[in-house]
Amino acid sequence: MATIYDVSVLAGVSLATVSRVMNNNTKVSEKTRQKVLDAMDSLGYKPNNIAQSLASNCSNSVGVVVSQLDGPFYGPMMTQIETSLRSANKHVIIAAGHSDEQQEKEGIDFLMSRGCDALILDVEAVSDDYLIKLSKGTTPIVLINRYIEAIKERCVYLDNELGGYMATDHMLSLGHTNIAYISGPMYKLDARDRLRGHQKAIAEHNLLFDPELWYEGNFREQGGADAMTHLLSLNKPITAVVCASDQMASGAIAVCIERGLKVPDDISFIGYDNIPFPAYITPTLSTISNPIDDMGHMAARWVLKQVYNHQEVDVDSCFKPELYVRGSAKQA
Amino acid sequence: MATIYDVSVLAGVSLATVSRVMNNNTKVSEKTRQKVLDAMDSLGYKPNNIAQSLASNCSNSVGVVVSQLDGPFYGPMMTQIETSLRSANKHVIIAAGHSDEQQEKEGIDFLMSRGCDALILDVEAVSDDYLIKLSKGTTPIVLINRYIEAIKERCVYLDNELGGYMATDHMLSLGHTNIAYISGPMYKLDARDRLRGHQKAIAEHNLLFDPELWYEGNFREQGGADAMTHLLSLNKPITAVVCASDQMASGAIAVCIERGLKVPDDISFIGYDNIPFPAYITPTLSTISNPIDDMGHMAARWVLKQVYNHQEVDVDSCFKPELYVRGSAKQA
DNA sequence: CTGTTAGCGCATTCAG
DNA sequence: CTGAATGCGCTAACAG
Repeated sequence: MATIYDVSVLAGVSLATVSRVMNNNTKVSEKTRQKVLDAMDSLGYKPNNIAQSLASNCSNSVGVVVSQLDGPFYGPMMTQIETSLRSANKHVIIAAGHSDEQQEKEGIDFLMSRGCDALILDVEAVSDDYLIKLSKGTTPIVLINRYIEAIKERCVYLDNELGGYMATDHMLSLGHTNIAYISGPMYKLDARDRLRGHQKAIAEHNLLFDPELWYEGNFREQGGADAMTHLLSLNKPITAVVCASDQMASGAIAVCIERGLKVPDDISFIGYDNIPFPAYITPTLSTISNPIDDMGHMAARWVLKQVYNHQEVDVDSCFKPELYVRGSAKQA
Repeated sequence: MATIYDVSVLAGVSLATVSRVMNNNTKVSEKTRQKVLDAMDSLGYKPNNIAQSLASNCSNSVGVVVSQLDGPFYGPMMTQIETSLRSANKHVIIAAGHSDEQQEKEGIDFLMSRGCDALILDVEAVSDDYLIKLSKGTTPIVLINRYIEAIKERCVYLDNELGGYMATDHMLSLGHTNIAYISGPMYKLDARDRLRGHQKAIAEHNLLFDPELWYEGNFREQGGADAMTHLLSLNKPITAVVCASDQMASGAIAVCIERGLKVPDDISFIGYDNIPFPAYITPTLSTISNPIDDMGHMAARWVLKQVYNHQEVDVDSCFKPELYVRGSAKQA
């Protein structure tokens, strides 16, 4: 691999001059600049990023910690982050936190020791206090999918309570009153927020929240199937089910169809997340959007603006869910 | 951030000694080792990876180029890669190639200039020759989902022709003879291989491959829907459809159901990939497995073994597809 | 505008 | 077993 030194010799200039044309932040005469450029390309010179990082104390890489890399969410989110950042010539280094406090912290340490210029975190197991403390360190952080009042200017999040409210409100407005709710695991903030929205909608319509009609799932298909099996065993007159994720809704619907129930004729469903797949099944799934990709994009923009001083980008961090009416819910 | 120098002063030893205990490849007396460890710990010392990389010419990071980060495949694959590598204390740096030659090459250059110790590539737009040349360079590469004879020891792949054969053979063995085929885009190798397998099965049963019953899709839901719409418009007595991806199968089934056709009573389907979602829809989708996650895992093991000299791991690179019989296909 | 000179934090000779 | 010295490839003052 050719080094900056080889280039300087071939071009007949000093080492510093070569560095200058690379970073073109200082004036270099057009003539010498061209000499250098020619030398670079006849040597096939590629700068060594590692050395640049060490010397400049800027690694041009940003670390991303997500709960998991698979599933319908993180892919689109990572796509946005990678695209935005790479077009600005920044690297993306990833680590999975697996919703485990220990692993999330390890991932963060890992990325910091790698000299990341900033961290984008979609973490759910570490505490607010830990993150607040972290935000006071030297490596800037931005949070996706989490709202912490004390550092709200670093949060990119979805109003999940509103989303939960909207889902249930949709069923209510269709005339349903016996509405079951399949929630995500309660240790997750977004699951709690969505449930709160559900309860709020119920209360606003002067109905009583029946804990028996609430089942704690796990956001996955199987959890939805288990939940539905349980709800059906109650022998209650349920006419609508609000699910805190599209995956759970799919699992739940599958159970109903297996038992000979017609969706939406016998029982209505609404999901949450608006992942691509359920838009293609029968019935098509009504849902609430969870623009996780847009949030990834926004987090990347935040980093570009706050860390790399790209003044031109705007950052807006609170996202509002939207209702997508499709075929899985009908008038009661 | 404390440096190795700070540690050496506190421990009352030389810089080199500290370095030695970190890398513990040279003998250090237990007493001094303990002094150093204590010093590290009271300073909260974390080695600077960047500096280590520059000095050792080993970045402990491996680059991964995938076509896309979203969709049902790359997530699970990335999960395996990240998990395997991180447990060996290696970093994963990602770049998306977007199935575009220019972008794939840029991604590769990008990762090489970052000093990656090895590259894991799931690329489809660059040529075999380019990859063969690349494999002769200084940065080791391993290919996922691609078989190139000249560098087969660097390939981790699925026998797609066999998979295509198995899918169609399943329909044939159920007695179907009017079988349509919805393929992936022909510029993709796996799409071509699967089609070849289909044709082989057809031929083996002394049937004729009817080009009219073959539609080139795009591997996505919408492509399957478009394909089915076209096939139905032919007014041919099709009783079974083999799809080169589960996503296309889902799109195609949706169209059938919309038109009042019963699956599998009126028409049978089989997909390819065995992605999680269609196992939860109605009817559950029969399919051929595409163990992309296992392949990711294997590629990571290859790197560990070949690049980082972990002798204990075994590498086996040719994966065989498996048939998953579920509810979308029945006797003709 | 350009060259000289120090480091960045660490691994690695080479002596001792 | 340990310390001193050198350099990885590059950036960033500082002079000129």
